[in-house]
Amino acid sequence: MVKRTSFESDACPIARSLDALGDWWSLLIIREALFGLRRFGEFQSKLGMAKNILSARLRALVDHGILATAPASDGSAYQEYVLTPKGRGTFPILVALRQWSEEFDDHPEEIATILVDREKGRPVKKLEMRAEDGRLLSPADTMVKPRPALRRRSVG
Amino acid sequence: MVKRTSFESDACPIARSLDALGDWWSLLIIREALFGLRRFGEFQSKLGMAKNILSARLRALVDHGILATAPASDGSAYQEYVLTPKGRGTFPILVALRQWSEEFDDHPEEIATILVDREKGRPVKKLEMRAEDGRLLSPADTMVKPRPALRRRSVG
DNA sequence: CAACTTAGTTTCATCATGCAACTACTGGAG
DNA sequence: CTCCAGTAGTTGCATGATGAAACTAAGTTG
Repeated sequence: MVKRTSFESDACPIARSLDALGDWWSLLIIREALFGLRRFGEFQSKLGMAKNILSARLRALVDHGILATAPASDGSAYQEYVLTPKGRGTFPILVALRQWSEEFDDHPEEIATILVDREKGRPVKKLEMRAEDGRLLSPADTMVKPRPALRRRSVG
Repeated sequence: MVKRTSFESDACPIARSLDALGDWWSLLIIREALFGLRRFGEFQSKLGMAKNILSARLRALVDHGILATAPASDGSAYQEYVLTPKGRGTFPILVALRQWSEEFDDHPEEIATILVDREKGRPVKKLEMRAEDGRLLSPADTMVKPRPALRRRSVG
């Protein structure tokens, strides 16, 4: 089959994330949702994407538990799409993408916005990886280990 | 045209990142490259993807300055694909994706690996967002600001 | 140089994407 | 109640992207 090779059953957590977030529009929809958008029409006009694709993506995000449909909010009888905790949990991913672009983009002058902390208005610090005890880690300081089979439970 | 709507000229840094990293395989190729893979055949057999797609993705990643082709390394006259600094800079993105999956996946028992710090063998701490002065920030503590037009330079 | 491996490219069927047009429902004016 | 405009989606169709397998070409081994 050609079906875009779902990574759903892959054991790698990165692949599993990509299965939910990895297509063209999903992360941008989530970005707008984090920014406060909720209605179909808002997403559609802000992102300028085709409505059928938006419809399919919203449904997929709802199926993945990233968005949920809420019945109303502004009185109208229409539907809204709001982020679940799982959806809000993608924030570090978006920040990482943003910071990567800010640091490495070939045309940084074309980037229109910066992420700042609301209180001081100063740029957010770069994400950093730390050990449990707080030591700063570089990629080389880390490794991937098989998961310790969390507590026997028909784990074969 | 249907050409998958390039985000290259979008002013949003997230969209710009996705333009380079946003397709199905790119981040997985980068993950394997961070893990040490370098050769076409290694990627192909490890990821199990079609060779034409791998070929196209590698070329795109090279064009984006994420990978570079190096002439050799193990003596053979073949080519290698090695990460550039820009490519290694994607590490936080991969960590963020991994941690999101670890925290929110519906079937966490299927995740086979964990990321640990090499020295202690303990899981890496969750990425956290901090202000310049070190305050821990939640999404709500941040906002997006227009970029301050970095220092006049034919900026219109 | 014959056999095998590595690194791709080509071919072809199928799926996904994107635009435009169409349908369904809501709410308000008359 | 009906007409009209706006919102929310679905359907149809052309085209491009994807994937499996076959094919090509160069490197390497014997």
